[in-house]
Amino acid sequence: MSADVAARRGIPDASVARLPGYLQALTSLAERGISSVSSEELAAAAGVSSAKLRKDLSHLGSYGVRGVGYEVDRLAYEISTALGLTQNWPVAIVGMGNLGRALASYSGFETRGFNVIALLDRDESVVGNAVGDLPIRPMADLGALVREDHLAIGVIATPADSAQDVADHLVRAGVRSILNFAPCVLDVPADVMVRKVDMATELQILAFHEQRRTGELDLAASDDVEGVAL
Amino acid sequence: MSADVAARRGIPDASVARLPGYLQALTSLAERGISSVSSEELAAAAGVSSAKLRKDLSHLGSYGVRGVGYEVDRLAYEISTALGLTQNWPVAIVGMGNLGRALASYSGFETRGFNVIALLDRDESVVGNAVGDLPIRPMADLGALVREDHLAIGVIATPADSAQDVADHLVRAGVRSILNFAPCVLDVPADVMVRKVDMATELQILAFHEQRRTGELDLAASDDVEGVAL
DNA sequence: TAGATTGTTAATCGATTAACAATC
DNA sequence: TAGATTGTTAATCGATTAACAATC
Repeated sequence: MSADVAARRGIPDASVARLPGYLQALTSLAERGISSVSSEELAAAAGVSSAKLRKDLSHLGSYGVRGVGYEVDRLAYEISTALGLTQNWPVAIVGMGNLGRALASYSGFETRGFNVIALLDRDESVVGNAVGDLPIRPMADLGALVREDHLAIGVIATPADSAQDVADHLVRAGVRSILNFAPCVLDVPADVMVRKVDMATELQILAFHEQRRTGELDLAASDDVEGVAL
Repeated sequence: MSADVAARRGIPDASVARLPGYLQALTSLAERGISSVSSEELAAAAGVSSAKLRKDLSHLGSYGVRGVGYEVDRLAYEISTALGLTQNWPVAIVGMGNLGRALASYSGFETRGFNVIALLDRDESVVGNAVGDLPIRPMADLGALVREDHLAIGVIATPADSAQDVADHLVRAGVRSILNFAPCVLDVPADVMVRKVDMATELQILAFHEQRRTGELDLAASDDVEGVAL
């Protein structure tokens, strides 16, 4: 099987999830005028081990030169291609509360392969207001966005209690990729892909480790007690 | 080894990462007045398989009743305890741009075990302004926040180019858990835990799958060609 | 050629899953 | 007791890692 076909067949999920990080590191290197990089250097810049990096890249094909390293521009191009970022994906953000407006103003989407083409809100009283250059549109516009503007990705930035309803709207309109910022599980058909970002969840994971850290002295003490009991 | 000790020793990372989701589902069940739940029902609510749920919970201890299920309040309490959420963790948010202000106004932190005690910004010209109830403070206040208010968790909501500098400030002040929203890798000492949330990365992962989906027809065609070539 | 670094192999590790004995 | 559901076991699967042959 050619590397090309291998790339399209099955890149492991864990590898796919790291490709954006490599791309980011490569972009940063390119901006600093660096044109060639070893797996060791790139891995350090991306915060992974070099073995993991080389294994991940091997799923894409063979774009390095033994004894030399990788050409920064070439590798960035190959990763972009693998991720499907040669086109700019149209994105709509639903829910124009604090978070939705912050996302609408975020420049990082535009520079990394996405084009925020529409902002929407269920609340008719905010429809018509503008956030930056874009007007807030009603949910009823979703169908036209999918048909006419090839909208493929929807971002849900509503409170949890309206997220499922918004997801239903998106799915009915034909959107099959959803990024969900609401702290809830969405029920969608099997062919719709949902990824979730939950800031409180991330903090809770940090809290678990922080607690464990500060609990170490207590733990040592209670282990002693147990030692006696046994 | 008692379940209690097992819980403190090693809960697998993958399990820890799912506990907040279970807690959320339990909270939602409790709000709807449901007091008892089976692993099958809770797993469905949290979007995982029941086998995975039971395995995860088994690392915490044995809090279910065979033939009956789990008491919602009890299990929520046990998960909260395991995650270290019996206390409210003081959090500071650094970077008062669009995202930082959105996070500062987000009520989800307060309800899920955290207390945003301070907002900071490197830019002296915005220091003194208020976001909601809290004033924006200078970076120099970090030391006092750690010492006097037991600040343990810092959230970085700055652009990528100032994130490392902010991380250095946090680490110097004694913060050892960081949630990073800036699209860059932070270089911190080994005992500092960093979790990263990158919205563009999430979209890129969605794009990969979306691209694969729309590319399926092409792929089938090229496979035919290859069949001939072989 | 000698030195360097990739791409791959094989071993290890951790996570998931299905099945079921334990037991309410 | 009979029915239901947990907690655990063992098998499987996927991801990580270290080492090194291939090769520039």
